[in-house]
Amino acid sequence: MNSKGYLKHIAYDSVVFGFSGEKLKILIMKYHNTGLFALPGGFVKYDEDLNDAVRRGLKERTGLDNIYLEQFYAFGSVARYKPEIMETIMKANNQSLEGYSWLLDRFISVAYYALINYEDVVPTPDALSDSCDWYALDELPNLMLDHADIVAKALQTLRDNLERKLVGMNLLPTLFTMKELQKVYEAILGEKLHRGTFQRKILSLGILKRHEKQYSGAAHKAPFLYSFEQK
Amino acid sequence: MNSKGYLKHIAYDSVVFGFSGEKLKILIMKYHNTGLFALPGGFVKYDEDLNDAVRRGLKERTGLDNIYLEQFYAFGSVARYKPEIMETIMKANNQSLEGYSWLLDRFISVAYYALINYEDVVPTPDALSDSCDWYALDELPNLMLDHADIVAKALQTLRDNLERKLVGMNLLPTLFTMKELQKVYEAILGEKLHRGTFQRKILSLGILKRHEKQYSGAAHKAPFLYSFEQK
DNA sequence: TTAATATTGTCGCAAATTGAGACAATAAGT
DNA sequence: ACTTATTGTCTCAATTTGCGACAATATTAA
Repeated sequence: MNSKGYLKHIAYDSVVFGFSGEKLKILIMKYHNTGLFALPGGFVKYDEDLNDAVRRGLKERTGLDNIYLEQFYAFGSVARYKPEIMETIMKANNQSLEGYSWLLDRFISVAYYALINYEDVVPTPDALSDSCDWYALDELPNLMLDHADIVAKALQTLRDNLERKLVGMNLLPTLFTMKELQKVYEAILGEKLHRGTFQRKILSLGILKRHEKQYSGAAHKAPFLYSFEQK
Repeated sequence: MNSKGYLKHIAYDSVVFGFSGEKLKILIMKYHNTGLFALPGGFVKYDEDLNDAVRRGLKERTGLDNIYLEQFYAFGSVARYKPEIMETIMKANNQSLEGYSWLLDRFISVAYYALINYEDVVPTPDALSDSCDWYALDELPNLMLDHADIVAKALQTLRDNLERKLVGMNLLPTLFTMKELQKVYEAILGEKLHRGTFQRKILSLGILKRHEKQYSGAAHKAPFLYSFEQK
């Protein structure tokens, strides 16, 4: 334990997925005066569950409780140990290293991904960072350390879990159209899906509840709205 | 860092699967004079990759290099912090706590599963343990801490990965029959599979190489032997 | 009012995959 | 030769999937 009550050598990083403009986006932080971009992360308090630490951090960054959260890998190579980077961040913030030398030590980072409804979130920077903003997956800035690897592995895991864990609906508002859901699946998988087949498949799962139609004002048939039926 | 050069608060545990007698088995250690059973685990050196630490430990426990290894979860609840258990183990070994107080601290454990050829292994205890032996999954002793949860999650992950990662053949010798491979799949999935369907499916993957027949001396047609075709 | 247009819900059909049994072809033992 | 257990493969039905088609809207334009 150190003076701040955090476990040494252990950090977490989170890949927070949202869906907007037909694209998958993630939250990226930018540190003051450094040009460094990073995933939102944090540390684990001495008397706190690892999972709770991540939820606490996500709550601060997004304002949301009860997020869909999945742990997917612990990154533990020696190559990711670059104390000079953390030193740069601290110095750029005029932060004394006094009492914070533990931050310059080696960390193993447990990575999580979260799925949230884009509209519900107000991204919030922390004390060390300028900004916390959404970036589309294909327009990410250069990320520090191995954070690009973490994002890649998060996306891969999300794809693998797509059908198995019925993950799609966590990225949408309570009510959504079939087309919107299909766009989410396409963004995650990175490929077009056949409309008829997709609709049939999803409906056959029996997990959607159909609501009244949505009149968009556009010159065509109005689609039904659906919600995710809780078991 | 501590006097032994290990990272504080970080451990790993491994679920080492082998296949014998038509059953899945795993390696379990028993600590001297305590009646405590545990998964093989260990710690990470200060200048060592997490994955390398696990391979090092597995090499000591099984004698094998180049093991099929998969990380599946980091267990980090506060509930698993029970210093009195580690103290019991140390005392039962007349080990002084001098310089080892870090062992009584809280640990987050990164769990891995390994798949190995049962016949290739001579289970080897370490300094603190009586024995390191195979136990069938349905005949496990009571495991300490949350190790039973770790085993359950390992099995679940193995099942989920079964087709996706073509995992079955790592549990068999180089040459094996189709029936043996089917038994492995059945043991992992916990259900019977249809013989014809299984054979057709596996062969259609195009990853098996067929060799000469195996004459078992039994009163029936001899099966072909197969090996896993490396890409 | 009627026609044009874009999009939706659903259906039909062919292709592919899966589940389950059947049958001929063995290796021994009797 | 006859019996028995097991293997490799096949067939056929049932199910799932890929893909296009069609009727049913909601709105705008004529």
